[in-house]
Amino acid sequence: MDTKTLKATFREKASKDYRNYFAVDVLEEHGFTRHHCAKCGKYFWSIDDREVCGDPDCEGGYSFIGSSPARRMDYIECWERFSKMFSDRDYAVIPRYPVVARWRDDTDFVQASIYDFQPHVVSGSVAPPANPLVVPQFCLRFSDTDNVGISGRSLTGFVMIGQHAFTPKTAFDQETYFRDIYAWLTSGMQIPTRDLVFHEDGWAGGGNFGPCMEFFSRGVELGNQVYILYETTPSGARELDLKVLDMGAGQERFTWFSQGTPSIYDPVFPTVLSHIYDHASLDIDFELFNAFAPYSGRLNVDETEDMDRTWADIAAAIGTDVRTLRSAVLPLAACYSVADHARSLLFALADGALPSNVGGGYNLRVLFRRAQYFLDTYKIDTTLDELCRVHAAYLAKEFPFSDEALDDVARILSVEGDKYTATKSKARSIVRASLSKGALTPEKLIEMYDSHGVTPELAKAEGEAMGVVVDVPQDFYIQVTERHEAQKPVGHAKETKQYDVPDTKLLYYECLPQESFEATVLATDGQGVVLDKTLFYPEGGGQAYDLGTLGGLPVAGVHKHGTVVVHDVPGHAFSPGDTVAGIIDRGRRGALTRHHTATHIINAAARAVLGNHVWQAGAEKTPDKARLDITHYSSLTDEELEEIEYRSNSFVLDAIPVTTTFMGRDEAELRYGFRIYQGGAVPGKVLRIVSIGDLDVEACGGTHCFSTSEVGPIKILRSEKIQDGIVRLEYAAGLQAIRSMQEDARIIRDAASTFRVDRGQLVSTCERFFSEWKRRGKEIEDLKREVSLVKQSTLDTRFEDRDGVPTLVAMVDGDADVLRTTAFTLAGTEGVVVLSNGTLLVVVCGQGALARGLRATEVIRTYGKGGGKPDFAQGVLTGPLAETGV
RNA sequence: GGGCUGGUAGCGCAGCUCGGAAGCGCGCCUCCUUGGCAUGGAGGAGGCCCCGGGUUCAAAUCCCGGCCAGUCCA
Repeated sequence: MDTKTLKATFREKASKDYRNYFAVDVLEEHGFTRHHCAKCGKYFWSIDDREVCGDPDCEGGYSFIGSSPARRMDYIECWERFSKMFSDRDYAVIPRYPVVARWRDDTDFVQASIYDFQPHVVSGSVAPPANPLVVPQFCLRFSDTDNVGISGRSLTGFVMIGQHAFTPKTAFDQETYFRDIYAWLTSGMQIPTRDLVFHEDGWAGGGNFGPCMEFFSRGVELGNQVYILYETTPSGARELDLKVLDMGAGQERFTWFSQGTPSIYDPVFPTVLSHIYDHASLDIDFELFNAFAPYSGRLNVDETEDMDRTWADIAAAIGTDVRTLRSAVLPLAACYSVADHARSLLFALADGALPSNVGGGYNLRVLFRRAQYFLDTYKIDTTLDELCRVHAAYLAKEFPFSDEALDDVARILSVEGDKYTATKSKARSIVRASLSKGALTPEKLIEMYDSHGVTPELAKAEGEAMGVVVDVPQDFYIQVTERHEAQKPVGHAKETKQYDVPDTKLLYYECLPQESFEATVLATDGQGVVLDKTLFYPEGGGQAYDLGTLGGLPVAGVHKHGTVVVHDVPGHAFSPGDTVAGIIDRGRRGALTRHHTATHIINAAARAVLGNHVWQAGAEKTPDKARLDITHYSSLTDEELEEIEYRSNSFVLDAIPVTTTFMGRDEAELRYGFRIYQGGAVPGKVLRIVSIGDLDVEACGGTHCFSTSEVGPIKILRSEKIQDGIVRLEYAAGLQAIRSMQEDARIIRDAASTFRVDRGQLVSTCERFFSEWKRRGKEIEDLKREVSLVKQSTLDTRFEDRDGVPTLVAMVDGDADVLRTTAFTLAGTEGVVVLSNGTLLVVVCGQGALARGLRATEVIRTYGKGGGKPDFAQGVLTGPLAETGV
């Protein structure tokens, strides 16, 4: 059963037995009665008798604009009041989580407050940070980007106020949770009860489901309280051991509703918008915009089929023409978009995300370019950096941003701005080149957009500048989408074998320096051997597996299947119950261990040198070398690499202790923050925390040195940008670093001895040799030309007349260049010249010969194979050349 | 993660369909014009046509593989 059907089925069930599923007592206590919506068929609760529920579709739009029934609140005040009220009601108020969801591997950005607690808290494997709690969670959603500014309520970034509880099934107190949100609506926001409507609904997601209660006022949904009570199993629905309250409501919605302004943006971004208005010379017709506002919801890019038609309808409805309406709405919509996008970028970049051409970073690039386009188009004289700072100042009480974070944001924005400028000027020259060849077809326009980011607006503007009209198809973006629809990615899931044995005890954590152990065989599976405990490190966390012997036989590989370690021992004959002795290869383990600790050191050094936006984006440690991929916005300069290498080695010399401790996920996050998730999402409720003093703290399962001094020298081997926003560093530590240095030294020594100079003179000698080599190349060219001159003088007497055409057929020493030049000069304007050096063959026909119908391409075939143009052909000699003349 | 486009002189690009002498503009160097500069004129230097295979007498050009960059979409 899919999510949608599950939700609908459950809604039906819950509505039949609604007393069991909803906090009906609270509603009845306050005089609410149950009704059936004549339009959508849902059940809802209200004070008055109503025909339809409070959904905007059923009620026919918003009716709070200009006359809000609630107490007026400003944006920050909204959270202050909400958190105060819930704190008084025994909810813990916790700070927001980063909007970059590094603790999850299924999403780039947090899209709802419950994301903070998925999957481990919701599944019950990890304790929540507090219970119950409220959190102001900044979220990003990009699906509605095109509607921002236009629809009056769309945002890419918003704060979802979350009210959450995670309790055993017996302690789940749905009535109290509902009472609390009810109190917020009626006494916090002071919405009269007559203006409130509650919907009964069902919710389903991620294999779980339950009832939910949505609350509306004056045609707008204010929030939704979901009660996650059940899970789907093969044998049907099962009550969850841990029941979860998931209430989410937009801080922006609350504020907007309380002020009843035409659109959501002015109450949410007061300081930023006034900054924008101050720096733009826009003559905004607010009156016309206000008249437009109630209809704005109809301009939804995703749902509206004919946008032009809709614009015309709205213009007619408010008694104006489309041009006037658009010129009133679009500049203001641009201001709103800029404000929204700047804030989304502020949070995302401050939390360490980078704009990129792949992955979630692309969404950020789109936001940046869309915002910058509006700033340019409407000549708003400010920068995104400045706007981020104004946002940060306004948000400080609810979301403090450090000066360092703002400086990081500024740097990233500046690099991104350079990339945008470069792309735009490139796009312009592509349009110009294309236009000079002819008109732009719709196909060409789409191709230019797809391949080069040339927007139709830019093509149009560039065309105008050249005096050419560029026709952009009405359904341009739809055609772009269709072009991409045919392609679908194919994913394949990794298979994990299940072993029905107890977890393998991991000796390598407790007995690091040890190299041998004894263990009991629990199970075998072909080459695979499962023991009760092991010293062998299985492949994981980017670290290669250990090698060694088990019962005297070589171990070929070690892998982790869930909580069980499987050793590949080809040709073994062990049976369950056998006791076997294991010995690991200390040399290999030592190198891997040094490389793993070196990786954490390099990571810390890169962060120190490049900035706080640096995160690990992947890593691999082998015995010979290691590599670390970090997030960074440009390639590294040689100076930066030297600095990272230098710092890394100074951390080694500082002999900083490396400590590992196991602690609960909740405690680790609380103490160290989300920096611990460098390697990505880590499963389990207990994390192994590896700290290098206060330099670096990560959740990590690898083997590590006890002190940075054991790592030995660290040498960076190379670095490359593997994709936009990600740089790869390769390095070696310990003896492997020494080997690499020796190799470099040998290359220099060998090169110096080849040139027979001292190594100090090597570079200047190379330069001298290189320029000398090029000079000689030129000299050879000149000599060839001279040689061909000499040939001419001996050959030009040997022409013979063939049917009135002076013809020369001769063998000549020299390469293709000599042959060609000689032939051309000798042929002059009249004759035919056939030259060969024994292998190569060239034929030149002068004007006179051409006039008599001779063709070089035909002449050459009497002597060999080849072809070319009428006046010149080349190829190879296939037989002997019968020379003319002497 | 997938698609598309590009890689030719220091920089910006043409040539690639249809294989046959590696080009244009800017910049650079020398000389002339000038009291000096700007400008103008004449001449010149500067290329592993991204890399590796293949096809062919012949590849910047066609085919396959890779690398790098850009871009669009999830």
